[in-house]
Amino acid sequence: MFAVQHLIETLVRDALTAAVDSGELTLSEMPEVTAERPRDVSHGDWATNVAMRASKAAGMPPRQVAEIVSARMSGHPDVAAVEIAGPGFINIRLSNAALQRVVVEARAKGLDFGRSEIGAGRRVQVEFVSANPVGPMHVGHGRWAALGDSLARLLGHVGYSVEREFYVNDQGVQMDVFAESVAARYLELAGREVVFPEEGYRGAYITDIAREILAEEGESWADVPAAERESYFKEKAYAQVLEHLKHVLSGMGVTFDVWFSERTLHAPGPDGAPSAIERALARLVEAGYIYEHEGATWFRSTDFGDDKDRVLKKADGSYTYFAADVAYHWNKLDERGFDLVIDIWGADHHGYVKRMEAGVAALGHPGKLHLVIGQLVNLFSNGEVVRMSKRTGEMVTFEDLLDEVGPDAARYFFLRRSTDQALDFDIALAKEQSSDNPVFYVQYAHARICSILRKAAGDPDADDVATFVAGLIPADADLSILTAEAELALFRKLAEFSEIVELAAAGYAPNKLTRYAEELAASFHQFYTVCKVVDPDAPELTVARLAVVDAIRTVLETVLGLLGVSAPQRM
RNA sequence: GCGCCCUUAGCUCAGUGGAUAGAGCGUCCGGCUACGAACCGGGAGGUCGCAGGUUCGAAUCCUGCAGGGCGCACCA
Repeated sequence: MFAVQHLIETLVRDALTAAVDSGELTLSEMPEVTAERPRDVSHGDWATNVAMRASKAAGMPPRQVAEIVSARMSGHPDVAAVEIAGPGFINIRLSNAALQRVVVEARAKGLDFGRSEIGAGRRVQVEFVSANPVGPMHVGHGRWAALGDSLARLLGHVGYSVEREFYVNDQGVQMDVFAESVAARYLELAGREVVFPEEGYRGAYITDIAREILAEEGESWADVPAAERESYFKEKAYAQVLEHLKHVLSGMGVTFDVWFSERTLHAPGPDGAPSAIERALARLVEAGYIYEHEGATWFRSTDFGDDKDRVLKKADGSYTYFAADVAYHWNKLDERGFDLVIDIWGADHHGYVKRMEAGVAALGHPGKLHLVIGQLVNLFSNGEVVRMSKRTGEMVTFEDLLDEVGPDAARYFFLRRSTDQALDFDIALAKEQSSDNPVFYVQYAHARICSILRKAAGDPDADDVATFVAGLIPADADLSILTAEAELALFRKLAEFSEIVELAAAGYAPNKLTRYAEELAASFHQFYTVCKVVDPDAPELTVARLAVVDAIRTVLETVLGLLGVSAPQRM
C-alpha cells in the first residue's frame, strides 16, 4: 500500500462512516473502498468509485451518494479539491505541496526510492535461460536472459532475497549425440573415413570445437576405441560450450549465482546413499502418488489436474527428464528451502506446466512454484523472417544479435513486450542507433540532465555528477515556487514510481518498467522545453529546479538499473 | 481432436471491471540568437476479431465461434 493511496482511502472511508453515523446515509451493506488513478489527469490525481458501489445498498442514485460523501471530505492539507463527475466518481486533486513533497522524498532516498518490503526478506530463486550445453544460444534465450535478470533485480528492489540459477542439462542422450558429433568431425579433420551420425548436430561450431581439440591434442584420439574417444570429447566439448554460454551472457551483463548440474541429481550420495532422484521418488511413494504399470513407474499427476499420468522411471530402468525435474524442484524447495521458486520457460515447453506444478504440489509445496511462460522471439531482418535451427548452422544466434545491436538495445527490446506476447525483433531496426530506438530516448533524458547539472556546477568536464550534486543543491531547497503545469505533471509521474515497481514485481512484468521509463523521460523532456533550469537571474528558481532534475536523474538511473540498461552521463 | 498464448490506429504494441480506449513509429502542419533539436507542440487515423451473457458500468470477466502461434512421448 502506498502512502498517498492509503491516505485517500482513509479519507473516503471516514467520510462514508461519518455520513452513516449521522443518519444521512443508510447502508444495507458497507461497500469496499478503493482509490485508483484516473487514466485522464483532468479527472484529478485520485478517484474513488465508492458512490457507485454503494448506490444499491443506499437505495439512492450514485451521484446523490457522491454528494453526501464528498461533502464530508474536508480540507486535508494534501487535498486541493474534491469533485463529483461522470456517473458518480469522486475525483480528488492533490495539493501542490503534496506533489512537491515527492521530489524531496525521491532526493532523500536516492537509488532506494521505490524500494519496498513486500518481499519481507523471503528467499526467492529465479531459474532462467538453462540452455542445453550442446551449442550456441538462440535469440529466445536472450529474451529469457534479459527477463530473468531484470525480474531478479526487480524482486530484490521490493525486498526479496534473490538468487539467480542456470540449470545445466548435462546428462542424457543429447550429450551423447553431441559427443558423437564432435568425434565425427574430429575424425574427418584427421583425414579418416567416417559416417556422420544421422541425428548429429551439424552446426559449424561442432567442427570448430573438433578443430580445437585436434590442434591441442593431435591425432592420437583417432586410434582409440570410439567409446573412450567420445567420453573424453564429451567433457572437453561440454566445458567449452559452458564457458561460451557464460561469456555470451556476461556480454549482456547477466551472471548467475549457481550453475546447477543435472548430473548431481542422478549421482548417488556419499557411501552409496540414494540419489536425489531416488529420494524424491521415495517421497512421492510415501505420499501415495506412485504406481507401477507395464514395467514403468508412474506419477499420478492427474490428482493435481494434469491431463494424464506421467512416467518417472521407464521400463528399461532409466529415469525420464521429468523425474530429474521433480528431483530438481524437490532440491530447490525442500533441501535448499526457497520460499518461492520462479522458472522461466519458453512457450514451447508450456505443455509441461501442469505436470511440474503437480510434482511440486505432491512433494508438499503447492503454490511455491511460479512458472513464467514466455512466448517466442521471431527474428526479422529487413522484413524477412530469419529461421532459427540448431541443425542448419545458419541461424542468427543470441551472440550474433548481441554483437550487432549491443547489450543496452538488446535488453531493452527484449523487455519491452509483455512475456505472453510473441516478440518480433527486427535486427535492422534495432541496429539503427537512432531516435527510433526508445532506449536512446530514455538514456538521452538522463544524459541531458547530467549536462544541465555539469553546467550548473560550472564543471563541463566532470566525469560523474553524483560526486557534486549534494553540494550543489541543498536538501531543503524551497520547492513551493514550482507550480508550472509541466512541473506538476512531472511530479505526478514521479509519484507513480513506487506503484509501478510493485505492479511490475507482482506481475513478473518488467515491461511495465520500460513503459514507465519512456513516460518519465517524456515528462522530463516536456518540462525541459518549457522551464529553463539554470537561470542566473533567478537563483532560488534555479536551485529548486536543479533539485527536480536531480530527482529525475536518480529515478531514471534506478529504473534503467532495474532493466539492466546503462544510464550514460554523456552520449 | 485436446490444451496454452495471441487478435486493440497504416505498422509495432500498452491497457485484467470505470469516465471521451492510449503510446511509439509512419503521415501532415508547426517550434532552436535558453541550459544537449538524439528534443517539443498540434492534426488526421479505431466496429478493441465476431456473437451472446454477467452488472450501475466490459477492450478487460463467462460461454460459443473464427483466424494466427506453440505444444500434446516410457524424447530431451
